[in-house]
Amino acid sequence: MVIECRLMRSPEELVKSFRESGRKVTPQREKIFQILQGNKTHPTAESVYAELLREMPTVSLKTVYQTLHELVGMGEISPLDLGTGSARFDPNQSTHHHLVCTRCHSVKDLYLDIEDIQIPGEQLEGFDAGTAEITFRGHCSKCRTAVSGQSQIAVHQG
Amino acid sequence: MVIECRLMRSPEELVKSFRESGRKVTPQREKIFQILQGNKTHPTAESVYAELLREMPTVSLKTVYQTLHELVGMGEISPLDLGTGSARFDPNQSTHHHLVCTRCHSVKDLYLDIEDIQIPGEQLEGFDAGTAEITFRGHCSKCRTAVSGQSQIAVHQG
DNA sequence: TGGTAAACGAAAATCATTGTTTTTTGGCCC
DNA sequence: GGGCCAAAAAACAATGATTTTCGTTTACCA
Ligand SMILES: [Mn+2]
Ligand SMILES: [Mn+2]
Ligand SMILES: [Zn+2]
Ligand SMILES: [Zn+2]
Repeated sequence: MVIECRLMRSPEELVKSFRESGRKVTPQREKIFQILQGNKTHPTAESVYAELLREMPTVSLKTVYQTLHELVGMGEISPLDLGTGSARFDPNQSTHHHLVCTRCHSVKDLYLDIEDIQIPGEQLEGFDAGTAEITFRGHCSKCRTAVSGQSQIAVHQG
Repeated sequence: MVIECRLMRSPEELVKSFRESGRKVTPQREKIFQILQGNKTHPTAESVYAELLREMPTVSLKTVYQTLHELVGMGEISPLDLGTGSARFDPNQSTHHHLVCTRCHSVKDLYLDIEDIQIPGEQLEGFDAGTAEITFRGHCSKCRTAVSGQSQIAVHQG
């Protein structure tokens, strides 16, 4: 299976790209680029905001949403609705799917080789299926331990 | 391919089941059962409410949410988050997937024979994948017509 | 036919997200 | 470096979906 890896560009490249497209580069935006770079946690706007607040105590949540939307518009990150309450943002632009823990809401990337999901034509009825997202729901290893041994003291492996 | 068909029980059976489990049966609830029976539109709480209002002008949206949650808890309907804004509820309890129109937000059931989606073990890392949901996004036949012929007068096939 | 827990309706609260308004600032010209 | 101006930030009000609160009504079992 060949996986083509397509990630959000580096903060430096994004700075360049923002300037080139007439967008302005602010310290807030640069810091958001850094928070997102290589981030595999599928953060929400709120969690990006929380991290940003540690260095910029006056930043507003609106600024975070605005920058995330810019990045989505530029194709640098993808918005995800995994049914965990708030929207999540994924700097991993490779074709991939997700494992969602129904207990702790953690999200893990999953690479599947399935160009071969065939929709029976008679069910399509003219529907033009562009993309297929597969979401697996279950329990992550931490939560599996916790659930099976609920009466015990929960010991989570780091 | 063998599809096992599992639908929400009939209003009469639900009345019985509610009583048996100590829940009370009210006219509001009975009407909600009827609205859901055989409903393939994947309604939102709001759309159930709208239909209910036509016969019970004083009913409250709270009552609708409460009853829908009861039914979810009893395994009679499934909550769906398809990224269309609000939660949807599905009385079709058969294993199935969905086609979602990104333009008009209509949702169509899709029966796929894929017990064979194999998650490569090395990616699982202890994750216990219970269910797999596949969501196809694209344009329904109506919207395909509308999109491709935007400058024309839209002619929707019924 | 009561008594009582459950359900109801109305309205306020909450959560995620977006809009509006005012102030500040980045990028550019001199 | 100083000035300009549109874009962005901040502050905060508003929205839509859902939940909570609370006083009133009702289903249903004795
Ligand atoms: Mn991902
Ligand atoms: Mn369905
Ligand atoms: Zn977990
Ligand atoms: Zn459509």
